[in-house]
Amino acid sequence: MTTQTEYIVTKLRELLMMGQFEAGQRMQEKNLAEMLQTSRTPVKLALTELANEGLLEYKPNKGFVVRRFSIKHIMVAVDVRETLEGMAARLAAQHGISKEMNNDLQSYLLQTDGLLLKTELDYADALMFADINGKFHNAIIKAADNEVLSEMMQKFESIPLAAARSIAATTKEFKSVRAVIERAQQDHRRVYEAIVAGDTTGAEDALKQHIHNARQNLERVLVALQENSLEVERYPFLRLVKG
Amino acid sequence: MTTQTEYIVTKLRELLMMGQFEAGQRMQEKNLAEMLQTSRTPVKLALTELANEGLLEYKPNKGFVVRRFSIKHIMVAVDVRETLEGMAARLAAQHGISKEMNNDLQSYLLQTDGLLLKTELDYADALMFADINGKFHNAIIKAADNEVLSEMMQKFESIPLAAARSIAATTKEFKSVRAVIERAQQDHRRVYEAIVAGDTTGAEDALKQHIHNARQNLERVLVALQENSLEVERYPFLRLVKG
DNA sequence: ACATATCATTATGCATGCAATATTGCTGAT
DNA sequence: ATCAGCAATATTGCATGCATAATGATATGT
Repeated sequence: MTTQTEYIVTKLRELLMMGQFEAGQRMQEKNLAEMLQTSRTPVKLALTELANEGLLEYKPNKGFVVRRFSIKHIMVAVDVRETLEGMAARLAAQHGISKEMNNDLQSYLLQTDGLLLKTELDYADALMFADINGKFHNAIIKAADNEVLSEMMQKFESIPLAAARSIAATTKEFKSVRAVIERAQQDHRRVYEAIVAGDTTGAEDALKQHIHNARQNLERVLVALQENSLEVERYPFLRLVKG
Repeated sequence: MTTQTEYIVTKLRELLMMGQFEAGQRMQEKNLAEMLQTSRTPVKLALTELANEGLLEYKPNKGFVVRRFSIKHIMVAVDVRETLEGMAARLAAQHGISKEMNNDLQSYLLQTDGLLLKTELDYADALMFADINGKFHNAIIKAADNEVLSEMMQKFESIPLAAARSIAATTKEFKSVRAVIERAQQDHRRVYEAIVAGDTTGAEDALKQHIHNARQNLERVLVALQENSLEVERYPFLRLVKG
């Protein structure tokens, strides 16, 4: 039996990421308590946690509101991620990786190869790749074996589209799904080889380049979204504001 | 009038950083409530915040305990800081800095010059330099103009000795205070000049080198502390564990 | 002496009520 | 009509009480 507070944090985080609440909307304790069939106490504790994670903003005596994310904020988040993951790749190449980690990374490469064997790639394939991509990146963070770095990477989980898995998910917006995945796979292979070769600079550069590529795709998608030339409904969690 | 919860967060953070609580010690709501002349409700909210900041650990139905920091944890934190501040310097050089920022940075350089004019440098001077050093680093973070980067830098404020100001404060352990400060001042000047010159790579490298130097001093201090050949009382906030 | 089981004590999780602050709606004056 | 001021309402901040889970002490059996 888990505590109510824990459950509420998880539930509200999910709802927030799904875009069930408008940007700037007030998160009132009483309303949420009724909605979740509980009292204000655990709700307030949960909101405190979510505010610390960066999903909500808090002002004393005024309460919590849903945080707004600008496109600029998302893009600079990816810039930071590029730097941190570059460092992770460098550390992984420096320390070397375990046998299990090696197997995992190879498995992700093979899974993507498998995906690319299909003659036509659809929506589901793009999402599948997004998942593999996320796992690949997480593995490298883990291989870096730096606790502070790992904790910092958590931050991206609460910024829409900033995490590896999320960015890759935008692949589905492109006609050229295959081209995007093939490019990413090339990048991954280069990163992997540099790491096993112990080539610290090569690993860092390759991973940075990979994220840089993903960043360009992401920027195209975000600009298109802002101009409403894409179906915003697919990104309900994007509580965007101008700037 | 500020809320009690805010006050308690601030107060407990201060006490924790000062080492008033042992590593691993339980932070019991009732005790703290009595100590702070309040009730358990705001105490629990405050503890939740501090746990999210990383100063405490929390387990459901068991409560909060003071987090232990290993020397390794501190050192890898500085590694991450080197990477992030290197990025900040690069961005600052890329964007260019405002007139006010330029004045501030020059002022910090001049203040350090002033310090070095003294024939003999003492304890207070080392602390003074630590303060200037902290301001210099903060200014560069600000100049980088990346909101996510700024938020991440906050993390180091809750890791003992990981922040710029804290590391510099260990300068006081050395007979050669002057040598350490002179070296740092050289580094700062190099960073400053690269930034105003718009030399992105130069700024990044110079700042990374600067933090790398500070890291070496820090490691010497930490090892000496662990071997008890230094007065641990000077670093009461160091709730260290082996590893 | 040691391990285990049982029970008493203590701590945390949560609901609720009241006080303080903020928000909303209303009234009236310009 | 607009705005200021004020009253009514709603919301947050906090204290307290009770339920439940964890801790610690005692007793019992091997």
